[in-house]
Amino acid sequence: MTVTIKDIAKVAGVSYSTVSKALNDSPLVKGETKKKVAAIANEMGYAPNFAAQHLVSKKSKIIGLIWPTIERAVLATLVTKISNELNKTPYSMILSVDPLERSLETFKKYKVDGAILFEEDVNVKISNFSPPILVYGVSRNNSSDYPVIDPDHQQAILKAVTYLYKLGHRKIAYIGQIPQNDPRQIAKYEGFKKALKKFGIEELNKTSIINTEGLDWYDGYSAINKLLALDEPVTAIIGGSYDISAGIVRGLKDKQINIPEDISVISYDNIPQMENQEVPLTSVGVPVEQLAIKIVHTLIDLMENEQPLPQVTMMTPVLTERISCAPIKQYY
Amino acid sequence: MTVTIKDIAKVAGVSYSTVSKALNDSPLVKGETKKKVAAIANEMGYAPNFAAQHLVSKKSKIIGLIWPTIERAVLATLVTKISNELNKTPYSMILSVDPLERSLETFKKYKVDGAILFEEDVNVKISNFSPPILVYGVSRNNSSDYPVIDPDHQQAILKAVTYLYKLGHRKIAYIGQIPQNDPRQIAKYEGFKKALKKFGIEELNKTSIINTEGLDWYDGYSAINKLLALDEPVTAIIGGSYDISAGIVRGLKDKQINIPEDISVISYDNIPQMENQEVPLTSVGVPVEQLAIKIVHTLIDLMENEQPLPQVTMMTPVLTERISCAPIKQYY
DNA sequence: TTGTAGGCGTTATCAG
DNA sequence: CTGATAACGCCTACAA
Repeated sequence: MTVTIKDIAKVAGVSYSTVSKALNDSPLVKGETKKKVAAIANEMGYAPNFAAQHLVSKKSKIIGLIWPTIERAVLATLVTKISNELNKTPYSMILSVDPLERSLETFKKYKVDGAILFEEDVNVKISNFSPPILVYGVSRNNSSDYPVIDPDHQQAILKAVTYLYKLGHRKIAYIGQIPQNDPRQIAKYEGFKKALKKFGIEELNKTSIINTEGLDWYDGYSAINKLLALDEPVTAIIGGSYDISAGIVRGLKDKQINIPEDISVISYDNIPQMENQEVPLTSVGVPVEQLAIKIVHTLIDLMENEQPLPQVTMMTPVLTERISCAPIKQYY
Repeated sequence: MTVTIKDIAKVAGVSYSTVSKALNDSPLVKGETKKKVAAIANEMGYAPNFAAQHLVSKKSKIIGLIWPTIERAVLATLVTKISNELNKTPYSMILSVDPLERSLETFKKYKVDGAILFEEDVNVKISNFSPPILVYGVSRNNSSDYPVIDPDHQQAILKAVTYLYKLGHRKIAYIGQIPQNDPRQIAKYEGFKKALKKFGIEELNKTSIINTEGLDWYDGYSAINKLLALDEPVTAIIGGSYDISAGIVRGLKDKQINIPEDISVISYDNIPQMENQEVPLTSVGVPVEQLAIKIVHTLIDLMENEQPLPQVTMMTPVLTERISCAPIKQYY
């Protein structure tokens, strides 16, 4: 038997509507009464019944998030951060690991007030799902019907190159996956090329872009061999993802190459885990906390105000200095 | 405006209580009527309102699952499979990424009918949470107050050794983490030692247990060097986890050692991803699907029957043959 | 400032 | 077989 507002009402000696108001901090109730009711409620271990609240308010205060099957560290972290951020609001989150359509079906039954999708899912057409939808990461696919939050990959890599350039680096390698069909990876790659051009060092780096097969640690690890075979060795490396960079660090270590003394390393993906690498890695990217905050509050805005928000929001990346980069001595 | 049974009733020309019964396949409604109602409901895009159902039935049909922060491939897979399995039942799942207490708080508000916990969380004492709780993986900690489902790690390794022994292998290495405080890893280690003894090959393998620092790919990868430094080379390796084995495969490949021609490899963790390794790995462990099924249905039993089930259920591991093991030729 | 009454969408009970 | 009607826990006018 869970305790309801009626139970509280009996104990408090007031009507249950008063209890309801008191608990909702309504101005229609004396402060004194509020305190008393709150105390009793607390003591009795009262927890509001979401189902009942939902039924009457027509608001579920739930947002649905589709858990992408691809389990990269960044996304797992992002999901966690989103949940944490949501905990500071009246909203809760349900995670669905099903494919898009099935997930939306579930969301409909729960009458979620809004939903968050990841890029991967958005290609399917979404039919009769009315709550607001927010999409993370498809700025390239500008045909999206929904507001989009997207980190600015190009700018991130530009910041990385700028940072290295200012430290005196001129020979800089990019180790990352460059597939035809992944706009995010392509954006990083393009960002790198543009940055080289901006600083007038493209000629120097004709051969220092290494296209890995995938995004895994081994891709970074094995790229080190190719890198070392270069005629002119680089003094700095930009890793295209967390996992790739983890492999790079190991690869260099196995060759007795020290970071940052012998070579500087910057990783894409600005997540706390970078700190835990053998060498804490300086990294660029939009910090996941910021992403999470932006995503959550944009969605809440969408749900509560229905204002047409800017269609796509590019998030500004940040370079977080750790200890994997050093200046080039000879340039001093 | 979402469609309710009343809307359907109007269109169908029956009372809404009849609609309710029809939709629930009650024997109190003519088959004909049922069909008609179902057709209309479907056409109108009707989805039942969980909140309302919950309110009247006192059953939320939701189970809560606390998402362990430790993100190993196996657990991610397990969570997904559990969700898939739950989809075949009337139950839904909410995932919480919060710490135990906060998660339970949320679960209470949603009035979940049951909850699933992972080993990591269970040490905290749980107060005033009434729905049944099922714990995955703490058989060692027999002080658990809740029913436990646990894979039999020891037996898994025993099966691996047996399999290799029958193939003619006598020099077998175990590469895994052996920490003081992780009962699962210790169980595997103990299982290995017992198995060696059973087959009378402990003396042969005095030095072929490699205690890795961690459970990551690099731990497996770098263990290969130590392994190769052994006086008497082994003909088979058992990897203690999915990630470790992934590292082992890469490590061997880098040394031009072929699997299974030059060396046989078996991995712990029986998950589908084993198939995707460069060399599809023969593996031992309770298949995640089976675990998921067991977990889900045990919990459902718990929720619906309240029968006191056996306190701890050890799941029998299975060896899944792929192509990473070969017989020793000279024994033929 | 507090209490009363109606209703949210659904199921269950009991008449028809 | 079908249709009213009460009830689930809560919120919100509206009345007192």
